[in-house]
Amino acid sequence: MSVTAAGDTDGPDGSASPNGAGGSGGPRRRRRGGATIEHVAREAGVSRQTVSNVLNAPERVRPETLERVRAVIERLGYQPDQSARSLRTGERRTLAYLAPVDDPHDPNPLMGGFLEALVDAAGAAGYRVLLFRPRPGTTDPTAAVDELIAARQVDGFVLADVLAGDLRVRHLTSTGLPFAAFGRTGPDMPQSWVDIDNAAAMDAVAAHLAERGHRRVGYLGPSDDADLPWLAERRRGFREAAGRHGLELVAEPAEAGLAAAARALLRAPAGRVTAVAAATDLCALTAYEAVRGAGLAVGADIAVVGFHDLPLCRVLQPPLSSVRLPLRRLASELVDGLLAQIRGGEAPPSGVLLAAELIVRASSTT
Amino acid sequence: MSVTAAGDTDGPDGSASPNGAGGSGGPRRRRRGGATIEHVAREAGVSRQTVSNVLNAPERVRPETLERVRAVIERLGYQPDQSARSLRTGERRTLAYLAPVDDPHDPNPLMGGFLEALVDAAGAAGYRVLLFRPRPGTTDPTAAVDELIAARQVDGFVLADVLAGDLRVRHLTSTGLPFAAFGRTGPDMPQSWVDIDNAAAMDAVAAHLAERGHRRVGYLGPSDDADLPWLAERRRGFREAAGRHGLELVAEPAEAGLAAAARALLRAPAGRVTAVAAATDLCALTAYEAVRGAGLAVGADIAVVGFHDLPLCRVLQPPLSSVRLPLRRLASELVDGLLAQIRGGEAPPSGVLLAAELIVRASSTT
DNA sequence: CTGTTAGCGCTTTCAT
DNA sequence: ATGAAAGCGCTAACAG
Repeated sequence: MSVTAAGDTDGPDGSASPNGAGGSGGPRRRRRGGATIEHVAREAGVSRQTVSNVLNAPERVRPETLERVRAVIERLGYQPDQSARSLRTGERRTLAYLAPVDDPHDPNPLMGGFLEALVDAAGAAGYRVLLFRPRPGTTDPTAAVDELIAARQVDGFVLADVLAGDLRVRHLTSTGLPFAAFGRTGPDMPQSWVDIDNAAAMDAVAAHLAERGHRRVGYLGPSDDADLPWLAERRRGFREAAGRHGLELVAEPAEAGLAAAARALLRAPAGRVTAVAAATDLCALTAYEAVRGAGLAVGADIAVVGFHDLPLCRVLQPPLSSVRLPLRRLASELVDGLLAQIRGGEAPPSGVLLAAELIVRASSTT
Repeated sequence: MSVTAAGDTDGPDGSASPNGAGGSGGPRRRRRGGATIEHVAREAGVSRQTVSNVLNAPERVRPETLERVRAVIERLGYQPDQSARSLRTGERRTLAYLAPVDDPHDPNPLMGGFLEALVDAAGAAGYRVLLFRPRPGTTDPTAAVDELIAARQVDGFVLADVLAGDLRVRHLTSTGLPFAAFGRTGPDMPQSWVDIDNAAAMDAVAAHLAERGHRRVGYLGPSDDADLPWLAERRRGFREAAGRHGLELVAEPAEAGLAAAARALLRAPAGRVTAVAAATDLCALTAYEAVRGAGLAVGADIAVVGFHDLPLCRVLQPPLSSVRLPLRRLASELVDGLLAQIRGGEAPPSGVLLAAELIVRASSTT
C-alpha cells in the first residue's frame, strides 16, 4: 500500500500537489467571519487533524491538548462547515419533512405543533429538518423525493398524514432510503411508523361517557373517511368500545353533510343520544351548533367530546373535552426510528403505537 | 470527440484519473445510486466542466453538445451534489425559518399555512427551507442563530411573529446576515420586512359594518397586546376607522378576561353594541358565546367579524366573517426581499405592507 | 499521540 | 468552445 501511495505522493511535475503553484481556483465567496479548522489548528499550535480528532474522536487526544484546543474552538466560535463535512463523510445530518399535499387555506391544524416537536427532537440528536413539499400543481410527490435524493441533501425522510396506499411510502420503499412515517399504509408494506392509538383513545372516550352515566351515544365524523385511516379508526374504535362499555350506539344518519348528520343524531327515531363523540374538534364544534339549534345545552343535556385538543377547546362554552395527542413523544419516536435506520444500516422496520390522553372538561361533565 | 475522450476515459497509470490507484482517502459512504458529474462527462464524451457549463452557463456550450449532455443528464437522473457545490461556491441555496419560541400545545394556528406558502415560494426560486428553533429551555434565540451561521448552513433567515424589540432581529442585524421578517420591530431598526396592513383591514371591517347600518360597535381582543404589534394595530386601526365611518366605539370594558369583556360589551351602560370586531377568530368565538349567553343571536342581533379566516369560520353557525391573510403573497414577498439581499449583496432594506381580504359571511349579514 | 497526505464532487481561472 | 488544473474545508488512512 505504502508503495503505491508514495508513488503519487508528489509527482515531480506537481500534478498531485494540493498546494501547487498558481492558486487560481479560489472562489469569490466571502468567508463571513467563520473560522476554519486551519485557524484553530494554527492558533492552538497543532495540526488540522488534531483539531478534527478533538471533535470526532476526543479519546485519541491527550487531555491537556484537548483542553487547549477546545479553548481555542470556544474562543473562535468555530464550528465545522457542514458542507465540507458532508462532502467528506456522506452524512448530511439533515432530515426531510415531506409535507402532504395540502391547501394553505385549510392547513392541518396540527402541523404547526407537530413540526415544532419534530424540530426539537431532531435537534436533540444533532439533526436539522428540511421542509419539503411537492411542487405546486403536482400531485405526484415522486419527483420531489427524487430531487432531494439526487441532490443528496438529506439522510432520511419523515412523513406525516400517511394515507392508505400512500404514494410517498411506496416510492421511498422502492428507493431504499430510510424513512419514518406518522401513520401507516397497511400491513402489506413494511415500514418504520409511529401512530396514535386512535382505537384506544376512543375506548377512553367511551369509558368516560359510560362512567358519566350515558347510555345512548352517537359518533360524528366525515362519512367519507375511507382514505383517512385515522378517522376510520376512530369511527371503528368508538363503535367497538361502545359495545364493550354497554353503550348503545345510535346508527349514523346517512344525511348529507356533517351539520345535517349532527341534527339527525339529536332526533333519532329510537330516542336521541345524550352524548356525541366527534372525530375532530371541528366536528365537535358542529355538534355544539346542532345541540344549540335543538334548544339544548352542551354539557347539561348533551355531552360532547372532541379530538386534537386545539386551543379552541378552551375558548368554547362550555370548554370542550378532547383527546390530546402526545406530539413530543410522537416526534421523538419518529426520529429515533429514523436514526436507527440511518445509523444501523438495516434496522428492522417496526411500529410504535402511542396512547393519547383524554382531557376532560365541562362539555362532558356538567 | 471520441478521440479526446479516449485520452482520459481510462488512463492506465491513472495519475489524473479520479479512481486512480492508492485510493486511500475514500470514505465509507455508499453512493446510493447517485451519478456524479464524472459519470455524465464520460457517458457524453466530454470533460467534467463542460457538463458543469451545461448546468451553470449553457450559453457557452455549443448547442449540439448541450443537447447531447442534457440527454445524458436526464437519462442518468444526475443532479449536482449540493454539499460539493456549496463547499465550492459558498452558496447554500437554503433559507432558515427561525420559528418563534412557542408552546407546541398552543401553536400559532397560521404557522402551518404560512410555512407551506413559504416552502413553495422558496422552492420556486430554487431554495429549500430549513426549520429552526431555539433549543428547548432556552429563551434566548441568539445561540441558535450563531450555530447556524457558524456551520454555514443557510444563506439567510426568515422570521415570523416578530415582536417589538425582537431579540432575533437585533442579533441578526448585528451579524449582518440577510434576513426578512414577517412583522416589524419598529422604525428604529432598518430591516426587510413584510406585514399585513392590519389597520387597513380593520378599516374594511368598519366600512362593512357601517354599510350594514351599525352605529354602536365594540372591539374584542386581549387587553395586554402591547408586545404583540399586530394585535395592537388592529385595536388602534379599528378605533380610528370607526371614527372615520361614523361608528360609535363603545369603550372597552376593563374586565378581567376576554369572556367577561365580551359580556360587558353587550350590556354597556350607554346601550349595547350591535356589532363586534374581534382581534382573532378565537376571540370571535368568545364573542359568539357571550352573545348566546345573553340570549341573543349572532348575525340577527349582533354582528361579529373575526381575523385569520381559520377553517373554523366555516363550521360556526352562523359562518363567521373574517379577514383572510394573503399567505402566498406574503411568503413570496419575503423570499423576494431575502434573495435580493443575498444576491445583490447590499440591497437597501425595505418594507411591504399587504392588504388582507375581508371574507363576508352570515355572521355579519343576517 | 500527532502530523502528513489524499480526495469527497464541484466550479473556476487560465490556457488552448 | 473546450480542456487542464487547483482547491473549497473537512476527515480517513497511514506514517512517524
